[in-house]
Parts: sequence; C-alpha cells; structure tokens
Amino acid sequence: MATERYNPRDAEPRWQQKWNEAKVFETDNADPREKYYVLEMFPYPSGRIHMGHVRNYAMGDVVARYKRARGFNVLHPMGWDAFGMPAENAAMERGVHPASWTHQNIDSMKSQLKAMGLSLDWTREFATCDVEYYQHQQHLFLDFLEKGLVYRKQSKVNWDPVDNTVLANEQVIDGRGWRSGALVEQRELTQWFFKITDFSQDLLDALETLDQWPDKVRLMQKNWIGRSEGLTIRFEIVPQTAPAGETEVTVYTTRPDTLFGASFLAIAADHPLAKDAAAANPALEAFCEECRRAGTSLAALETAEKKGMDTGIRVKHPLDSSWELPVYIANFVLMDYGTGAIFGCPSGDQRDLDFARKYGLPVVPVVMPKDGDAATFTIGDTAYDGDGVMINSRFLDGNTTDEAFKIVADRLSGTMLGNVPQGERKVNFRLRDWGISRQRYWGCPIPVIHCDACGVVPVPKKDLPVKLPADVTFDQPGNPLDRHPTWRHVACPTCGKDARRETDTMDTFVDSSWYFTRFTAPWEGVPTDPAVATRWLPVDQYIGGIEHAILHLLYSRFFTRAMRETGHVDVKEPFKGLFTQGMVVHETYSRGSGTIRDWVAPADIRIEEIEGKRRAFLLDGGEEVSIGSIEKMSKSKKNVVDPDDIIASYGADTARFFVLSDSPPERDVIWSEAGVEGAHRFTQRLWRLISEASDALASITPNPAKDGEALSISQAAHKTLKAVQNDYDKLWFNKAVARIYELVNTLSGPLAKVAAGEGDVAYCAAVRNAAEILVQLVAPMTPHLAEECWATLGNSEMLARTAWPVYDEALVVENDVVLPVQINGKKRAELTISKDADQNAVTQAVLKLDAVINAMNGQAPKKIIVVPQRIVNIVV
RNA sequence: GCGGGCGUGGCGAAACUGGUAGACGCAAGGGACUUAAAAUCCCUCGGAGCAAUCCUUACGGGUUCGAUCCCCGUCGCCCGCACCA
Repeated sequence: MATERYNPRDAEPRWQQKWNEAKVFETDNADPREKYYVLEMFPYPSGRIHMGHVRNYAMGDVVARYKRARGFNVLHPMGWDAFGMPAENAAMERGVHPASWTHQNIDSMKSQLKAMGLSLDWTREFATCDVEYYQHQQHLFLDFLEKGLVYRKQSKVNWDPVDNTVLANEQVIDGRGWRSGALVEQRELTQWFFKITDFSQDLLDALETLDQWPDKVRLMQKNWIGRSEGLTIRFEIVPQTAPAGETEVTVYTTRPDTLFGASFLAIAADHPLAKDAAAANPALEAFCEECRRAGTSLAALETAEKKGMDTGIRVKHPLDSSWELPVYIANFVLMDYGTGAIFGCPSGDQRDLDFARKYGLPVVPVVMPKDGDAATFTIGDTAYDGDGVMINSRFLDGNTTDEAFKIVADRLSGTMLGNVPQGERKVNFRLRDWGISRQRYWGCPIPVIHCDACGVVPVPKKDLPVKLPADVTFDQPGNPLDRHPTWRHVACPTCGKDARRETDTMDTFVDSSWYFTRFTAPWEGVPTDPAVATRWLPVDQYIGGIEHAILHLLYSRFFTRAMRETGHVDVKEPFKGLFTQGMVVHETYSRGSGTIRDWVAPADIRIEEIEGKRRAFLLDGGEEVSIGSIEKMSKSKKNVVDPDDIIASYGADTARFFVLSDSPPERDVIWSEAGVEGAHRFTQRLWRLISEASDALASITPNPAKDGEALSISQAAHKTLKAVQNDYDKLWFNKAVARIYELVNTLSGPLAKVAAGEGDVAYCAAVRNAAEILVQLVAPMTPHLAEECWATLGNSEMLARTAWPVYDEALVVENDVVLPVQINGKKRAELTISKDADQNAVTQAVLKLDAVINAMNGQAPKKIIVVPQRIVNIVV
C-alpha cells in the first residue's frame, strides 16, 4: 500500500508532547531500580546551540534512552554554565545587563534543545548564575575554609595599565591588552586559593581506578600533576659576590647524578635573590621587568626566546667548594615550580644546552649511553637526556645514572651546610594550588568580609546568600562591584564596625566542579542531600569535549574530595565513565585573501562538481568563491551550520542520526549537506518500509522463526541486536549505524513481500519480530521516528516505556566459520569448516583445496600456521 | 617550547587492536520506472593491467609466517598549557 512520507514537523512535536505529558523522563530518587547517571557537559549559554552541542547531547541521549530501555533508573539532567566573561563583554558592548543577556540566551537555547527531543529531566534544571545555586557554592566555600582547604596568598595577574583592569589570558594578545593595545604588566594581588595540592598524591593514585576513562586523559592528568622524585640542594653563595643578607640558594633537581656537568644556576625573575641582585643593578632590573611583561601564560613564556642575564653572583659547587658557578636570571625558570631555581647541566638537557651555547658556558658530557665510548663521546647540538653510564664525574664514573643519583643524594644528605643537610630527597609536584579569585562582576561572590579590626571574616552561614547586586554599570572597565555605591559596605559580623565585602568573585570552573552533584537533589535547602548524592554518584557516563581533559575534570575530582571531607557526599571520584567526543568541523569558504579576505557562510553558497572538481558559487550573483580547509565551526570563519535550520528542514531525528553516523564519536565529524541528505533518506526509507508492511503486520503476534524460509530473517535481526547492543555499550554509534543499515537492507525484501500480501503467518510473525527489533535499535538515535513506526506496527504502549528486546541465543550462534587461507601471507583461498574443527582437520582440509594445490605448484609446505577461528597461513 | 592525540579510496569510515584491507554510508557513472522531473529500485565503483597478477593504510626504515595495528625516525594536522568556557 502507498503511505505518506514521514513528516517530522508533525511527528516530532507530537511525540515530545506525549513524553512530556506522561513525564517519561522525570526521575524519581526513590525508584529502587539500579541507577544510571548519564551526563553531558552542560553548555555555556552563548545564545544559540551549535552542532557540537547537537553531537554531544545526541550521544548522551542515546545512552540515556538505551539504559532506560535496559531497565535502569536513569538520571539525565540539564543545566547552564551561566557565569563568565562573555556576558560582561555583551554588557560593555551592547549595554545589556549580564543577567538579562544570559537569561535570554538560556531561553532560546532551551527551546532549541527541546526541539531535539532529548530525554532530559527538565524539572532539575538550573543555571549557575541563579542565586538558588550559587548560595550553596558559598556555603561550600565556607565549609572548605573552615576545613583549611582555602587560603589567601599573593599571586600574579595580567594588568592592563591603560584600562586599569585585570585581563584573562585570552585577552592578552602578543603581550598586549585586547582592547587598549597597551603592553600588559604582571601585578601581584592577594587572592583566594583552593588547596588542590593537598590531594596531589591521591588525585594521581586514583587515576588507576578510573578504568572507564580514556587512557590519553589519564596520561594527560598524570603529566599535569607531574610527580617527580628529586633532591633539593642548597648552594653556598661565594660571600664576596652575595647581595646583602644572602648566603645560599636552594635548587630542586630530578637529576642530581649530573651535578658534575653543572655549568650555571638559573633563577626566576621573581626569586628573592634576583630581586636583591636587581636592586643594585639597573640592567638586571630592566631584564626582570622584561620577564614580567610576558604575561602570566605559561605557553607564551615557553614559546618565547630563552634568555638570561648573569647576576654576578657565584655559588660553590656542592661537591667541590673550589669550583664556582655563575648565577643567571632566566626567563624560563618559574617561581611557582620547585624552588624557583635550577642548576643547568647543558650536556643533559636541551634547554640548558641552548642556553649554554648562547652565553658561552661550558658543556661537559657526564652521561653517555651504555654502549658508548667515553674517549670519543661528545655533545654537539643535541643534549643526551637518557639513562646511561657516568663519565667526567670523578667518583661517580662508571656508575649508572640511577646509582649516581643515590650516591649524590646520600652524600649531600650527610654533608652539613650551616647545621642543616646540604641535600634532601624531595617528592615534588608540578600541580599548583587553584587560584579562584576573579576581579569580575559576573561570578559567584566570595563570601568573606574584610574588617580593619578583625581581618578576614567569613560571612556567617545565616547571612548567606551574598547576592550580586543588580544595579551595576559597565560604562568603564574594571569590576563594577568595586565601584558600587553601597554593596561592598557592610558591618563586620564579628565586631560590628564598618567593613568591606570581598569584591572578587569565583572562577567559573568552581561552578562546574559540583553541578553534577547538585543535580541529584536541586531542590534541597543545603548544597546536597548527602545520602541521595552518594547514591547517584559517580556519574556513570560523562560525555564532553577533549578540551576539558585536564582542568575541568581535575577540579571536579578535587571538589568531590573536598565535599567529601566536609560531609556533603561520600564518594571520591565524580565520573566513573568518561567519553571525550570530537568536534564538528566544516569546510570554509572565502573571497579575496589576506586582510581583505571575506568569509562566506555555507548557507550562502552552492557546490557544483565540474569535471570532477568541487567548486563553490555564491547563491546570490553566482560569483565563485574558494573552498578552504576544514576547520572547527566558528563565528569568525562563518563555517557554522545552525541546528535550527537543519531541524526545520529535515527534523531533529535526521540531525541526531547524522552526527552519530558518519565518524567515530571520539573523532571530528565533518558536517556536509550531502551527508545530512543521506541521513534523511534513511529516515524516510525506514518509515516507508515499515509503514507499507504495517497493515499486514499489525494483527500478527511477533515471533522469531526457528526454521523455514524466515530463519535467516530472524537470525539477521537477532545477530544485529546482539551486535548493536554491544556498540551502544561501548558508545560506538557509527558502527551501530552501519549494522542498522545492513539490517534494513536485509529486511527490505521481506518487508516488501509482506506488504504485497505474501508470506504465511509464521513468516509475517518473524518479519514483525525483526521489524520491531529494527525500530527498537534505531529508537535511541531517532526516537520520534521510532515511536511513529512502533505505533503504526500496532503497539499501544509508547516505545519510550518499552523494555529493550532480548536476543535469542540459538539465533546468533555460528556453526561454521570461513577461514581465509594464505600462502606466504597472501590470501589465496577460503575454507568453510565446522567451528570446532581441530587443527589437524583444518590442515587436512586446507591441503585438499584446489586453489591451494594450484598455488603451491607441487612444493611441500614448510610450515602451516593455523590460528583457530581466524586464519590459515601456509609457508612455502 | 612542553604534554597528549590523530593521519586508511574522490569523501566519512570498517577491519572483533598482530590474521581476508576498504564492511556500511556519501559522491560519481550506467540502467529500470515516468510524458517529464522528484522519489524509488538494480548494477559498477582504491590504482595499474585484456588477463593471470601486481601495487596500495601520511612518508622512510625495522620486528614477524603475517603489520592499518608493535618498535625507531620524518612530515602534516588537532587539543591543552592553570584568568576562554
């Protein structure tokens, strides 16, 4: 029978409303079934959702719907990472208040997300800028403070001397402020820090337990935490060269074995010794200034040319007091890592070698590879930083690097300088405490009060929340809280005298470090219901971009530990399973080049293939534009595709299906019009096949065939079910799609046959069983279409409430295997043989194959390799 | 600069991570149906060759009976680098 085309504009809102009315996706904390918490990283409300969001949320939704069908009590919430700089920028540029800008954006993005048909529990929604959320964050801050997990210290910020404001790293471009263009300076401010370093060892050790995280993320975190075992060594300053009051300098090294290769010490520009030396030497002072102008970003620092300046200070070599080494100030030595001072061994470290060559310092090889020759081993332009055997190192010669490490550590631990050992073994971490102070308005206020008499006083919990004042202006740079007429003036909670509120707000990473915990009971009057939070956590499957691999995830891991220590939850790790998805990328199109280059949006062009070459033309006027590289979708390059447009023309199911189908989820997906059309054709094809057969199937009870002509149909369906189930468990959406395509191809003949009124009851029952399995397999990806198919097959219960099908073991077993037969590694034949044939039987059968006899040409086989169930290789 | 990752037909990819390289989809070409178009259906489709066959997983080496997969080196692209989110 002829049926109408599937119309997503009709079906999608209809099913969304039905799900909504039946509250299918609202989660009950009291539901006794096994829990499953699936979460996608919540979005920043920038205004519109983009394809990256569609991909992220489509993946999470497949998992949520699949797990729900498998019988889990699924929690799948959504919220908004709503504090941050863009809202303040909008306020400055367009005069809109950050709050109204943010809420408008949330409204439009929410309606876009709703149009996607996501199985979200919207009753738990919140935005981090809601006082109902951030007041609890202030509560947590106070608990952390009480527990000693928060402290203040001096720390550097990027300062724009023209705008008189603090700049984020991304606002510093080539060392200048992004708006003023002024050279950025570093300024010291007293700021709040979370003691993430209290957990350095635990955060490192527990990575082992996160076996459902990608190895690359664990490795990145491990390197970020950066545990090293080394030695602090105190160098005595040669008195005649010492600035007043200075007698020694302490370095941290992981390579004390190379001490005889030392040719200089390098200290950070902020090192106290550097400051003393600079005070008496204008050239040094100028150099330190130059170092400070680099901004606070490590990347900028390390890509800059390595520079240093001799301070004139000399230190005594710890193993030979007659040997003096120069002390340099160097722009690549950081005050916050180790002791802010290093010794340079040019032969064993590339950076030290470059430095030594530049400033004419000695290069003495002290380690050579095990098989090297000490007489001829030299260092040219490449340092040798590997393990090996000590040379040119007096009493260390001939020892391995490991042995030398121990010898030096032992000797220096036993040598006294003053009354203290000159060397001390030390475990060091690269991880630094988390600075959370931001000199900005649009963030969570830090709940403390500064009193001249009492010092820093926490806001009492009964006085929470500390609300952001709404009446602020953005007509000048800087933090509006600082210049607000009344907000900051407050009575000291301790002594009652006039005092001042802290005007810094919290880093927005704080907001996103516990939102997943708040989702478990967002209605609570305290940060969490500890029992509920403990039951829901950890998040079983967390999905988001790889760009968050380090900071967001590490901060969340810290926060969960800190909340545990303060009694808000009793789990250690927030995310059991982590999946990092790739980006959505698109071709770029442009006119002109260089500074007059003009980017063109994909919606404004058409692509033609002329003599095998793809060319792009403007829709308006037909001018040819050049096709550029494929890049991350961005506003500046205009290579964005608005999900709204796609949903309007093809429907949400097509958009969802496409972003899941083409590429492996962890890899980037290239958005292409042709690909979307292909996905759309699939949805139409599925609808046509099912709906045409539905009249014949609706009255038949589904039943898989155990024999007869329908057996292969049932086998195909049940094998696909088993395979796709596994794909969904592993988040291999693209593989699931390929298998579903295959099943559709297999079923198209039988469905057409049934639609034509052919086939007996047993046949129809098998086809209906297979068709239902097919519909249930696609349901997590294209839920609206699946509901429509499900209903047309005669089912009265919603598919969203239907349990996942169970495959029949008897239909998925294989009795025979097809073994490829290789001769000298090249495939020459195939052998079909019983699955449990032993090695001998396989060998005999293979040698009887015509193709093998021909190919061997009468030669005797030298060796026959039989890999059970896999392959046979004959070596001739 | 440092840390992490990726690279397979015209394109997105698959290959149960040492065992048939290119499943499935897109694009393209041919055919059927149609007055015509759309839609749909069928066939072809990595390269060379009439063929047998040979070549082919960024590039260059290595280990192995056998390498997309493991090892060494080179190139290109992407992510992060602590105040973007």
